[in-house]
Amino acid sequence: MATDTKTRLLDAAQRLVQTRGFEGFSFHDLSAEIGISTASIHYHFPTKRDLAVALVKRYRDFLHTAVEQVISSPAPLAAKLQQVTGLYESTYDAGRICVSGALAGGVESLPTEVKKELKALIDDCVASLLRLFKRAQRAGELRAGLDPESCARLWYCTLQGSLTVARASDKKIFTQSLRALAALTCP
Amino acid sequence: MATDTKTRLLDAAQRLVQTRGFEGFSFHDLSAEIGISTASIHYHFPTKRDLAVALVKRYRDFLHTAVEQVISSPAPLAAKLQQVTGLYESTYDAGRICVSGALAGGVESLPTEVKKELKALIDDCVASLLRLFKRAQRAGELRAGLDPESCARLWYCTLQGSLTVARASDKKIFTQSLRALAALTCP
DNA sequence: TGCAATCTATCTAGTAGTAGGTCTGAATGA
DNA sequence: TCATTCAGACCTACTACTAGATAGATTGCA
Repeated sequence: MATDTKTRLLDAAQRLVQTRGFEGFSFHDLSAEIGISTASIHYHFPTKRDLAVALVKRYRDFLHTAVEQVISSPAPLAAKLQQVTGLYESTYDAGRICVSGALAGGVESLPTEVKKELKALIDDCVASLLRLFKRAQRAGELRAGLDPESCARLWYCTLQGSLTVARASDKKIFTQSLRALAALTCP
Repeated sequence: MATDTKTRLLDAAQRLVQTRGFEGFSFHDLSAEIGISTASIHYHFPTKRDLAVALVKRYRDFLHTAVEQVISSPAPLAAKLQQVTGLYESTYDAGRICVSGALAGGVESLPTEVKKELKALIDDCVASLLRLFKRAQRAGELRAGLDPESCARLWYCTLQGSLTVARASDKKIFTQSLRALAALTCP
């Protein structure tokens, strides 16, 4: 077997969440995709909630690693912002939106544990961006008058929003928004 | 009867969409809230798709009117942007997110007609913002180097994104993001 | 080493409950 | 009188989830 079943389940579930949302996919969908019965899925993840929690945790690790790698490079701020944008653009090109955007769209119908993990995912990503902008400010790469905290939050929301909106409208809305924001962020 | 059943159904469905998403509510939920049987709902809206299409159309009218009213006033750009932001902030305070954000979170599981209406909603709102920024540019109220089109898209995505993210995290992420964007937009 | 015990990962077949939707007919009110 | 509005009973398909069993691999130990 190429990869273990648990991983393949998480991969498939993540793709489904990123295209249809939490309520938009069923164990039957997973069963059809992976090739094991719906009952067998419960062997690996007792409930759908457990599956979602594992999925968000894993996605948080993935995003954390990816963003940290970008911000730890010696590149100038503008280049780093373009790399982060590229991370989200590749999600668009894969026909998906960010896990946090997909789940936040119907936040009230999520199990409590999943909501908690979702908030942790958001806070973690914003924290990474905050470090990026703090360093940039010290290096004089941040436009005067901008504080790093607002900047981190603004960037996260815009990345999130433009990716989600673009999937429902067209890609131009993503690229144009992010290019404009980048121009406003750097002096 | 205070208002007719069709309107009450749309009101309830809209609230449910704005908190749980399209797949997150059922005819049973509506039945419980309105006080008529699920079968009777089908009298007013033959299918869930019809209900969703009507809901998005009505929301588009609502948003169009609200935004147009703001941008047609003689106030300076900064004040207008604050008013538009207030429109979204009141949605947050009602415990909801924007209909477009809620639907876009699971766009692949939407019926085709609903997807079409969703795109129309987005495009219409961006078009209104575009008129706002074009006028502002002519009046010299737009920061130099900013083009109205990018600006309209950026604002829509950020409003959308920060409202959705704030509902899953906390309100501060909304207020801070929008304040920062407003400061960057006006010279 | 041989063999029994146990574990892993899966199956078939089912549960109760809910989904959206249909049909028939009874009130209601202009 | 007659269209509007709704309810009751129903349907089929699907939901997450469970029970019980099985084939094969791994382990413990005499």
